[in-house]
Amino acid sequence: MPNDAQRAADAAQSLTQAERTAISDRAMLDAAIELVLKHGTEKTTLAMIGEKAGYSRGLATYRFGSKAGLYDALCKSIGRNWLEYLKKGVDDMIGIDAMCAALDSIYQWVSDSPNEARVLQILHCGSASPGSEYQETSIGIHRRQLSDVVEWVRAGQRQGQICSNVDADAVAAEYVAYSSGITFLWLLSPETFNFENANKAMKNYLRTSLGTQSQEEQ
Amino acid sequence: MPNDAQRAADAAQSLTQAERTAISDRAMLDAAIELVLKHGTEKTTLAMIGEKAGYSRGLATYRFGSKAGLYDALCKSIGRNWLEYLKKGVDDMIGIDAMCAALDSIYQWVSDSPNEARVLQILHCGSASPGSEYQETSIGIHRRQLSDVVEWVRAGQRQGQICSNVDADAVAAEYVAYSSGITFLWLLSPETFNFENANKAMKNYLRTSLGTQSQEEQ
DNA sequence: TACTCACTTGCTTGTTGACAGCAAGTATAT
DNA sequence: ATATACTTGCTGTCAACAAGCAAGTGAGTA
Repeated sequence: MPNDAQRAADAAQSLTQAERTAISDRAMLDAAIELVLKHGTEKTTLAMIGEKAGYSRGLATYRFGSKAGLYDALCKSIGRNWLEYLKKGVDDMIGIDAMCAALDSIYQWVSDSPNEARVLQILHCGSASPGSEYQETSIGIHRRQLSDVVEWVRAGQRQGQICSNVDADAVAAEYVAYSSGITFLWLLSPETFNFENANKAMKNYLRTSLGTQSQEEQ
Repeated sequence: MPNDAQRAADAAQSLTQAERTAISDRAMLDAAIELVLKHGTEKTTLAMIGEKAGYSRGLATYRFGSKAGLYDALCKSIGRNWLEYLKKGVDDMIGIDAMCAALDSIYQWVSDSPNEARVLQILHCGSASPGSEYQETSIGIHRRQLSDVVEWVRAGQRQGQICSNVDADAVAAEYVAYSSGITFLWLLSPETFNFENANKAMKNYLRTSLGTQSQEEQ
């Protein structure tokens, strides 16, 4: 019950309109995370979200317009957190170092914020369905990830760390596919898929196969 | 409108009960594929499926019990086709050859049967949501894929093609993650993610980094 | 073989409860 | 007083279920 904060603040009286919406917004997104984790996106209802957040059954619809609108907002919100987290982990690294650091960041994020990570993954999955109204949001996140990786590879090549024969676009696609895939599989069945171990294999690949000292490619 | 066959057969009179169910079953699964492709899993209704298949609005529920039951059946049906297709492509290969052949098979399947491939991917995505009633079906398919790959790697090691230092489980997880990921991303945005190119990078990796002639690992 | 009657199975139609989305209302801030 | 946050009443749609109809099946009788 995350209403405590809101109720306390209400009791302390007199919030600005902006504060009120910010608080109820946050409360509803938090409630949505918990509910989606527990029941999935389909069986979670807008009424449940509003009421769990400490408001009426109608507020979620009113605020986000529709169920898809709410999930879009949630996708953006968690997506922002994730990108920030990633940025901190990778910092100003480039090339193979950046790619390895990003893999570590994913694993850490998944360990640190399993709830957010799971829900983001669930939402990304949902966005794959035709007619999903937040598909563009999800594609945008992936597209950005892809272009980041392409840039890391190119920078690594300019610096001489990565072999110039390597096709940056292809390797970036491969890399993003791997990271999407391992996150998805971990979500689907954490017992079956060993995230950390797979990352080890991937990092090993990056270090042994992309470097300038290895034999020519393509 | 796939009812032609059924209607014709009806006119020709006198089908056994088993034939009738087989026909209506097939018709409904086919209808479901088309409808899921067009509207996604959520906006497709059981009534639409029954009617598109040439029957009443109630038949899909009656036959499959629930929406989840129908999607489970569909997942199993397409999953069987896919595994058969894969088996043909890989045949009795092992090691790196099997892994490369499987990547080609995925790409070919996705090109040959884009509808089935897309729908299977959509269903796998849906199964990631908590409380999904066909989650086990989806996990089973992935688990099987994983153990197949582990076996390919081990066989490759026994035969001396793959370096014995390689951690078969880790590489298999990495490989399955990649193939899940690239399929998912291709589904999400075929324009952004170049399936064939990424596969090229992956095959290059497998050949250059796993072999016995490359430097030691781990 | 030909007919019939009890029973099973495929399929349809009527209904219910739950939900998303909307519109009209109340309460709180400015 | 007026705009904005929020609630409540309502409607159409859908999944799920139950009751019924129709077509198939198989044993018993002649």
